[in-house]
Amino acid sequence: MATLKYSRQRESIKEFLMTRKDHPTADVVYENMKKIYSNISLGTVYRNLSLLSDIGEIQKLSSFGGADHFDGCVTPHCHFICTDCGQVLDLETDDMNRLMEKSVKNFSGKITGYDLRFFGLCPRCITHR
Amino acid sequence: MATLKYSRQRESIKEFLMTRKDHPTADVVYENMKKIYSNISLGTVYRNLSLLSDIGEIQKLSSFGGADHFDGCVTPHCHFICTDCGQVLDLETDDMNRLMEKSVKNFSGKITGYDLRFFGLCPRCITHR
DNA sequence: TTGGGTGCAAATCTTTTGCAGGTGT
DNA sequence: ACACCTGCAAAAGATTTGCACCCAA
Repeated sequence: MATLKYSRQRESIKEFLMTRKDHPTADVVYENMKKIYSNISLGTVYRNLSLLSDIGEIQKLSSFGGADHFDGCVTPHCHFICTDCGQVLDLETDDMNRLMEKSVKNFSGKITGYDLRFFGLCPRCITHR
Repeated sequence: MATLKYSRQRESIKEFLMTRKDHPTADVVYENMKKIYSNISLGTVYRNLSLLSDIGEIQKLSSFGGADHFDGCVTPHCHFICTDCGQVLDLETDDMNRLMEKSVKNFSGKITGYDLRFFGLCPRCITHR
């Protein structure tokens, strides 16, 4: 495995993600990084997002129909996706780890993790109806 | 909303999905449809998969990293994705509907559904290690 | 007859990758 | 110096869309 070397770009990307409560796509990260590094490339953003999520410093939220979203928060939590506006929100829940393990029946594989997403209307979209 | 009109292609696509226990991608559906309609187009397959999932006759499983998968079974059930071979399996679980609703805290939006996925090694990939 | 459905091909969107030069250690 | 990292641009993969023709109702 390759040795990790410091890079300003990577540091900034990680910092940026940790300050955001929404869950930006690669493109949004790119637009924001351009404010700091005017000629950073989209490829670099993708490479670093992918690298950071590989080493577990950020979380990649795969496709809700469009582009992937990235989450600077790696402690386990669930997400809510608004079916109207597409917004991705964090959700507070009881701890579900034990629940999850116990509820699976008749499976001889090995479960190492899970991903739970809720769908519906976010507070704002409910109001607008 | 447009009136739905019969189409042989759509019927076949739905039938095909219902006979499959795995969760084929659009491309796999396309390859199999070509056996029946030698010059069916990929666009038609995508249009119908999208239409069928809009009206709730099939289920679209968005991106596990690659192409979307489609499930002819619409009764609620969880999925397992093998992190080694990428296979998607159905999983038997306790009924989780009530569990899910109860576990969410402090959320003022409206939850209408959820999607639960487990990750790990499938039985076959465990053996090969 | 009319509006949805189809095949075909081009376009779009997202993400990955090859390459030559730059930079951290 | 060596290996990783970057910008750039091209490529790749998945899905959507415009168009002219076809077919179910």
